[in-house]
Amino acid sequence: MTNRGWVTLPRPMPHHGKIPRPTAKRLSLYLRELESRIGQGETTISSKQLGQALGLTDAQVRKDLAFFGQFGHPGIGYPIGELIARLRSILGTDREWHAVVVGAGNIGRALLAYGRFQRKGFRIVAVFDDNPRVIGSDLAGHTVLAMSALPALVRQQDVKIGIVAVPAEAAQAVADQLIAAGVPGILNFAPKRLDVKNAVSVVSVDFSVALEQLAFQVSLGFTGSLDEE
Amino acid sequence: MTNRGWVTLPRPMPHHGKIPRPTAKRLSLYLRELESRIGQGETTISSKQLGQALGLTDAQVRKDLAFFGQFGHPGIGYPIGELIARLRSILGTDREWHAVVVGAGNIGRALLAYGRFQRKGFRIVAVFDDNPRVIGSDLAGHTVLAMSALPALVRQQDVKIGIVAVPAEAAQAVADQLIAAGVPGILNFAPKRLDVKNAVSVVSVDFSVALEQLAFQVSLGFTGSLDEE
DNA sequence: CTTTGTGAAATTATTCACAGCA
DNA sequence: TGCTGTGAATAATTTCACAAAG
Repeated sequence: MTNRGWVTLPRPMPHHGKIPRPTAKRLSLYLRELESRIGQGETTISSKQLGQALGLTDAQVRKDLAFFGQFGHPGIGYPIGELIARLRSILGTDREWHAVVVGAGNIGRALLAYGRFQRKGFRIVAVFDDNPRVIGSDLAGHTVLAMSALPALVRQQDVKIGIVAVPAEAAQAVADQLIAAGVPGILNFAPKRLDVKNAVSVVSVDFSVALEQLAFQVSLGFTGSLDEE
Repeated sequence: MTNRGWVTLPRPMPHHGKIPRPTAKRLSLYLRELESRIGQGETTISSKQLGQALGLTDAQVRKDLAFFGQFGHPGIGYPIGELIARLRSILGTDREWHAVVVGAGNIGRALLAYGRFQRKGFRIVAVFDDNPRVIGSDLAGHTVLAMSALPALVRQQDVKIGIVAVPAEAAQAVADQLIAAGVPGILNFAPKRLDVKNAVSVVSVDFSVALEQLAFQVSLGFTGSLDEE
């Protein structure tokens, strides 16, 4: 059974053992909004302001932030800079993560061109494919490598993230190879659930699912946003 | 306040007024698994099998499916074909949806090349951009149009989905133009919450958020999947 | 014996509401 | 006054567990 509901924080985090899953998902959203505001020169923010920007209640914001320390100031709000530093440290984006892309097709190509990865601390260090016609070709500055080169590269470059950008039929096999090579995190773009036997972390991004959710809402005439929860 | 928690089904759906939001999100996953199985020649499936494939309990699957009719057979399971037809009808993917892409950059390009959209019943009928240097150029068979042409095209082609594939700074303005043009659904790829004043439906896909979730889990040593709920 | 459909119970998440600080 | 932090209350969701059906 997949671990659900709670996420355990490592020891060095002061007296905050567990974070509910929905909270964990909102952390990125808080960070995004805070980064945008500090860029505008703002230095503090209240739970109400932050909630408003994200479509959440102020109480929700406070509860979420309370999970990892209390450094809001009554009557003032939260110091944006500190909050950003803390969120980055919790989310792990204060470190640099080496990633590999498997699959030199459309999605792989788009990911390599997508500058935002670098800015968030993720560095794509290699691209793999198992199609002999693609291996050796150049993709946005990377020579496409054969899958057989994966384990050595993962070891040498300390790769932590494997991005699965292959068709659904090949996705499970690729995931198995990534796991075998020792990659602890998988970002899955294939429209297929990956069975990772609880050995690694997986997050999936599926356009078709997103599109279906949207079609569903539109056909119901439902209005509002289904993305911030 | 954004509508949350319930989604109201239209009249012709027999005695099933409301579906909880988490259920609505799982519908796409059920459909995907069922389509894969019918392709293998299977004709029925039990809640236990379906749950196992998706990392859910059998009770959860049964509760979800019970929301839109009861056509499982005790001792047998659910007829896959019927279930697929019903899910497609509920999700709206038994119709064809016309979509436009706004933003002729990397993401826009990748979406046009991504064949899966067509297969799911979504047809991209036009691509827009506001950069004069891009307008008029060809993108995967589409001549990139100026934003000023949006309202007329939306009307003529009965466009139901607008795909926002522009940088965060431009996203809100693009959303406003789509809403003004009468597009009822927005798929947002910009890393920014869109304020749509409850006028339309929005679903967001954010790579950075996904990556941060993954980094978070990996740094916690959390294993398992955070995508099927 | 298997599997559905579903109330009832348990769990999880959100909102309320207010004491206390700036 | 404005705002945080947090128990208590409420609401939403999942799981249990079992009667009824194939």
